[in-house]
Amino acid sequence: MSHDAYHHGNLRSALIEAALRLVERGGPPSVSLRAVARAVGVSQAAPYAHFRDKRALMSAIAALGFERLRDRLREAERAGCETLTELGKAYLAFARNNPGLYGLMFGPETEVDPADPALAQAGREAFAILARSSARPGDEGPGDPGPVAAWALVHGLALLSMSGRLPVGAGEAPDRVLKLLQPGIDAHRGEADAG
Amino acid sequence: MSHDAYHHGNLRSALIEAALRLVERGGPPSVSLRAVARAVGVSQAAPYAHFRDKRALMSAIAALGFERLRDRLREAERAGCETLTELGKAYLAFARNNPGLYGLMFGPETEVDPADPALAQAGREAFAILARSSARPGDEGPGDPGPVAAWALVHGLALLSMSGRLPVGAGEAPDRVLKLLQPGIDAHRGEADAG
DNA sequence: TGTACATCAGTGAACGCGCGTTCACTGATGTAC
DNA sequence: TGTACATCAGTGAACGCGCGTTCACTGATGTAC
Repeated sequence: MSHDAYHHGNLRSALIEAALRLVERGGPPSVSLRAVARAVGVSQAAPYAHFRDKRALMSAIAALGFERLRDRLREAERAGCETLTELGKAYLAFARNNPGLYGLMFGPETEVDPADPALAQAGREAFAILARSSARPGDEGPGDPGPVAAWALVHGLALLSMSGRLPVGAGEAPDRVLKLLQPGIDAHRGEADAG
Repeated sequence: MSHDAYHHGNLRSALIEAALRLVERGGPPSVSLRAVARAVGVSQAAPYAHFRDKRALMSAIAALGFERLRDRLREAERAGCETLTELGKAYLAFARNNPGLYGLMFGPETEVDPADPALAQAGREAFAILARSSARPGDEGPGDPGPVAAWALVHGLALLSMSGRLPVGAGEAPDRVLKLLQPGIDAHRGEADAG
């Protein structure tokens, strides 16, 4: 501690870290400004010096979540992953490792401000990487169903496997599902090459 | 009204209907026992004559949701739908028409009691119909990735399209995605026929 | 080097709120005689 | 047909809770002179 107890010095990031910890065990409902302040050991009014209101804090940690997801996908790419099956594994791993945060990232808009610039941008970047794995070379516009299929599939898998509702010996199921659908995606990409 | 105001006569179903209405506009967070009682015009303690606690009410309406979903899928089947693409459309229509309820049905277990028998059974029945459209004839055990893929895909599509996060001229996108992946499912089923 | 002062990040008490749940109660109903 | 009584579905007041947010404040810091 280079500072006295009174002036924290880095309260903003301390609050974000505490919020991340809270959202991870207990999901979005267990994050309250008061609980976050308590976790940092600061008065309940202190967060208002750094965040306009609760949604601003929530948006900040959701944005951080998208940045982390994007980074994981980039790392996977750099490690040679190209297909949806391969990138999807990295995506699913992120969701499995951060279920609470993932729930916030895709939760209802009452919890998070979709207009938050950092949040919007990080989300777009993460999507773009996944999209590349399934877009047709010729038609990469936003109307291409390939990328949407990729995200939807992997998103649904993530949520179902996390919620424990998959009626399966759950561990490997998502990976097998990804492999199963890869041919459909490939055929889709092939159309452009052929046409 | 065949009864006096004091004895409601059918309070249980009235509460369920009110809860359904509340969950539909506003999602699970906007359902509170007090709000439900208020909507029915009854005292805040009245629901406890019919439901052990809040989760019991929530479980009841979630179960009702799964029964409705199951019925829609059955109707689709009766109307000749067989493929995942076709059944998936009915599934997506249900999710789109009942976003709040759908959110509760697949929400965290803090809101709903997964041990509730009606809830568990209705859920299983709905899944079974969808599963049929993608299971391999030879391997219909719970480990078959086909049915899981079907549910996950359609579930992810439903949530993404509902949350408005699909970066698409959203309307037809989900249907196109379904069509796109059909070949993968078909190939999967074919394996058993061939082997 | 020492002092006055502006700045800013915190405090802690208080506001009003809606919630789930419990409790002693009461009004209406149906049944036994 | 009339009356006593058990039953049961409701009432309404109260409990304790945690929440988001505001407010006047205060302690520490850094800068100007």
